[in-house]
Amino acid sequence: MKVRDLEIFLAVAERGGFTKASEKLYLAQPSVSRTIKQLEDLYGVQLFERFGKKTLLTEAGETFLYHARRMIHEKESLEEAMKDHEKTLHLRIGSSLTIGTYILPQVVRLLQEKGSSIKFSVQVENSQSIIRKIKENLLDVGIIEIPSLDSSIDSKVILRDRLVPVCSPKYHLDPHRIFSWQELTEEPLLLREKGSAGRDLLDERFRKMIGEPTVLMESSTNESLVSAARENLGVAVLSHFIVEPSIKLGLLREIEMEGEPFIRTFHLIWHKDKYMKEEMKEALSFIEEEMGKWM
Amino acid sequence: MKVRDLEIFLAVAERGGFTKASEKLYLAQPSVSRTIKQLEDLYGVQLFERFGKKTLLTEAGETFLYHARRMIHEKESLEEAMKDHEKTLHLRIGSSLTIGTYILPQVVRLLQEKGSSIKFSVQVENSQSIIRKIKENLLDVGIIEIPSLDSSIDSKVILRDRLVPVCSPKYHLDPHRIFSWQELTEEPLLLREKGSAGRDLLDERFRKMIGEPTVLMESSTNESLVSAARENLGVAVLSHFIVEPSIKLGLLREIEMEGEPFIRTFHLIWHKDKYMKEEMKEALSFIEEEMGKWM
DNA sequence: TAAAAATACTCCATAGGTATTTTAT
DNA sequence: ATAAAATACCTATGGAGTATTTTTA
Repeated sequence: MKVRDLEIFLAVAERGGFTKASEKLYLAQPSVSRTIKQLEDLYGVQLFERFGKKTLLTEAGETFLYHARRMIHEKESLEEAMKDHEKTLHLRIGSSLTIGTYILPQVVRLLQEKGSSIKFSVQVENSQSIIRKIKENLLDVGIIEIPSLDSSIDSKVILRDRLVPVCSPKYHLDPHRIFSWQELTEEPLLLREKGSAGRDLLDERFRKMIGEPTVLMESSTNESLVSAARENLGVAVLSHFIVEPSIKLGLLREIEMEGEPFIRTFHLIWHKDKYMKEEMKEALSFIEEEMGKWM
Repeated sequence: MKVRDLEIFLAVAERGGFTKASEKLYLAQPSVSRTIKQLEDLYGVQLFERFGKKTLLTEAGETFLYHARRMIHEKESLEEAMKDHEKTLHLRIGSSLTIGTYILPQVVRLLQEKGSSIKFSVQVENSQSIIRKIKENLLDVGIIEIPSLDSSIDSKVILRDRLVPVCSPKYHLDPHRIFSWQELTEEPLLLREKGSAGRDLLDERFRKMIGEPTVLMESSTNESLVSAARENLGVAVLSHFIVEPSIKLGLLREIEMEGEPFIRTFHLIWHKDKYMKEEMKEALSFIEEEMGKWM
């Protein structure tokens, strides 16, 4: 059964005649007759009944009409959706919460302002999900904290992020001293939940210390940790992208640490066999370039 | 675009490969390749992307899949519905409230008990609607109180109904006397609403009388009038089909009237050009016969 | 008599096949 | 080397056309 048949059927039902339908469709009348006959034979039912000059639907025809309308409608929305894909490029990015919340929206905005017509969809998920979806081609690219070990995934460092301990300006620690990570374990800590990329990195660093760190609060959102630190509840360790605005406003202050800065790298990842259209490559270069400015 | 194309597309998407799809569909692999290529050309999008040995959907492919599934589902329910029409005969009857409520259900039950597999749909509507729907082939037959004047409608008397005045056994009127319709206008009457077939007939009879009849209660349902009469509120004039059970139980009594019995005839009507299948004719004969027993 | 649908036929586009080549693991 | 998809080519079904007949208001 072709959708074309349904359209012919629909025309006959709506115009109330084979000839009228053929005129509407710019088709020969016998072609209409034959199509309807075929449908009737195919399903073993009569669809139309002729009352003198009027051609009316049978009961079976009425139910056929109902389904035919639905199918045609579905076909039309399919074509609508395909047109969208035909003319505008879609870029599906998977990213971590921090990137997706604090970095990507601004980069996307810059790209739109440049007049790009690319449609973005940003999906915030954990690294495992992002890698899986890239492998299943449900995402075009991803931005994750840890470099993927998977051999079918290519990656490139796109952004360096510094994790910094912050506290309220009123917090008891001496703002002029430089602290060690060991000392920090004594303070009430405000951290992301276990399993999140930032937390895992932090735990790794604390593992070298003596004694357990004092975790006052765990949260799955960065915002609640910022709020808690502002309220002087303790020390939060967060991306400097997140805390910078608060520091500038004097609502938080950074605690200076000794030794290497606590850097984590963000990686742009994609399936190594992924075919990228030229516009897609351009968009990705732009994103890379813009993110470079944040470093 | 053929539904067949969608089925092929679906098989490729679900099996994850052209060859696997061809095996599932018992089709040659090149046929699958070509069908997908045609779909891609038709809509100007790429639907699949090959990652080494794996064939995965593109984003456009994902949305195509969504719509394809819906269309195929719709096609299947269409075919299901057509099968139903193919194997079982449907008879769409339009009738008045009285017939539809008190007579047809029992006749239909008798027919089912005889082992008939006909499916009935009974639509209770007023005569005008029934005639219109028969002319539009939205009903196969109708049973109405008044003979249709329309030249495209054939009819046949199928049942005679007697309208009888009834009251509670406690009602003040002498049960041994015979009354005139003129006398009845003095009693509190319980009648169907104006415009209903039974009421119009009654009004016509009362029009010959002197003075207005005393209408205590008007209702669009017969049951409420029966209840009201049982509660000794007044005199209801109803089809003897409706009141007979109550009379037998001693909850109502019939008021005997002088002159001609108040008969109304029910007519089986159909479009004069209506093609009736043999089984349909048989079912109608059966209905006619059974109704004859009620007269 | 005129208008609508059915019938008879012709033509060609295309869905399906087989055989083979190309591509990627 | 192997498995999958693409390409090339052939065949036959059937979709669309024109010409004509049948039906019914």
